[in-house]
Amino acid sequence: MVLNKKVAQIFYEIAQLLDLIGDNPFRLRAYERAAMRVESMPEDLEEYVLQDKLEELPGIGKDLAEKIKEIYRTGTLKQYEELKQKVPSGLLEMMSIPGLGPKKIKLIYDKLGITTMEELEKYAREGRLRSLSGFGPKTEENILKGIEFLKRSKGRLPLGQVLPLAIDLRRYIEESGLVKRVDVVGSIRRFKETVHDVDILVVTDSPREIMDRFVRYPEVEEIIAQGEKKSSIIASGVQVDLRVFDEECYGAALLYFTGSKEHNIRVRQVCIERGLKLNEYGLFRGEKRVAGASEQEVYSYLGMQWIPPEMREDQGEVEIALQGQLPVLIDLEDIKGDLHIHTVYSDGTDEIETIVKKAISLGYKYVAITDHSPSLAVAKGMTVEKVRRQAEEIARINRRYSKIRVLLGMEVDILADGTLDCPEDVLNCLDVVIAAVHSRFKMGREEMTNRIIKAISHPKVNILAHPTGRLLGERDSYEVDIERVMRVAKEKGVAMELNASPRRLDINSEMCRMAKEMGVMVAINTDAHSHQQLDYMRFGVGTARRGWLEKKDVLNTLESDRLMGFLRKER
DNA sequence: GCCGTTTTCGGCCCGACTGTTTTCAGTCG
Repeated sequence: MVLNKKVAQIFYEIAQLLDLIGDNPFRLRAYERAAMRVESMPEDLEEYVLQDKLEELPGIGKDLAEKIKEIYRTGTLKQYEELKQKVPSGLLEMMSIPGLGPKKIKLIYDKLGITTMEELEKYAREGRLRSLSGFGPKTEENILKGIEFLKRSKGRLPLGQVLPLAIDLRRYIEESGLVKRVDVVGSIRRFKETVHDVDILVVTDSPREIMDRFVRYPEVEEIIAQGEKKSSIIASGVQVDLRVFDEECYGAALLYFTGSKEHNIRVRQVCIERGLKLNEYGLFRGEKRVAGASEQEVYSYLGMQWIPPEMREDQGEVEIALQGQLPVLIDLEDIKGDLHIHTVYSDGTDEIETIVKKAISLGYKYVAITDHSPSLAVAKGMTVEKVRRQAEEIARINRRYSKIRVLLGMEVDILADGTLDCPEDVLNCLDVVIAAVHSRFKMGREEMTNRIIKAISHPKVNILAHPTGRLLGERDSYEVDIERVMRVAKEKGVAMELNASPRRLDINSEMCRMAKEMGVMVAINTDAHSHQQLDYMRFGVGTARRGWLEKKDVLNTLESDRLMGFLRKER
């Protein structure tokens, strides 16, 4: 997996370097696409090198395959090193300043010899950039603002952090009473795990008034642009774009601004094959608009099924929609319970009964209480005595509440040697056993894979929790061969968790697809530490939908008795 | 640099906004 990251990083950088020296833009797109491909695939690129099948990957041809092999052999790429010699590294940094692109950066470098951010900032502040053609006082101001924004912003943010802002903005716009429709689109609608801006579309008869209201949103920090059709602000450190459209083209606009860019390009290719043109104002044959009021209308005119936003990543969904073979994705309503929840018995904040009441309100048929095993002292792990008390309390609750079945479980630590941090006799009285790595993250790939495989091979283990251990934007996954782990999981009747906490989303959507293809069950669990966090389920379901999962692929869509069968490993 | 039911060359998505310019280039999504 190290190779995937390395190749992606080098290819992304090459794309930027080529951009800076004004190379063929399509060549640079090819590098970007290849980088995106290897970055998002769950399989190890090394396998593709060893089996000499790199060219099977879409977007990777003869040349790029050779370059990947060179990176595999030597750890770097001659062409890349040479490019870096030619272009000062400070120019690459400048590429991330919003509003500043390759052409202007090249000019700044060629004419003024500026090579670092600091120099650039100094020149802009002193008004010394305006001597360049195409530069004026406003450009200098925007460069300064851009640098300022860069210093403040943290790049892509977890969806869970941005979604509340998006929801509040939608409410704020709706409350104006001026809009007929309002939708949050972009990567948020696609439920991408991290987002870097918020895109909102509206239908309105009073565009000027709605834009005025928009830029006066209480959290606004800066107004970047304000027009009748489009305005942009920075709010809570995030860029928010608002666009106004007419009703007759609203579907085309939704499609266009939901993206992804790659999906749009693919759909446009289909249009071209049919002699049609698609933009945000509709689907056109010549001058005539033939569709556009709804997404449904556009897709169906092209002979395709409507594609759920979460699938729109150009990962084969367009071809399948053309054949009418799209999977029926799992819905939040399909979820019948939550199998990973903490209470006051370890590091949770709520009593079991509070959790159970919340679960009932969500319409769940079952819920598993899974506090930490003893070795996780920081999380006040369970002792044998505490398990006994918990079992008694759960029995009492089960007698009191007939609508729901409360299961006794435990999140058992996988120790460094792959053994479970729980005595056998305790394991034997649990309904659900979740195994998880919480220590020694820096272990080598081979050792970590063996450690996890040993743990899930224990006959009592039902679910592998947060299988890669990543924390979005905080901590990388540990090194593990997830494909090998899944093969064993399949064989042993163990489910892979899709941890729905927005900090984790682990396994990710690509791994969900891998699990589905391998026939491994996925359990979507919230890992809630309070009753409110049971609502994290929607992040998990969104990620599962991005991984093309259907109801049948997800453990906690099963009815109670069939779930118990799985947990007892009845075949 | 990739790719092929307009195949081995010649395409590769397309429009809005800004700031500069005096008709458009650069940047963005």
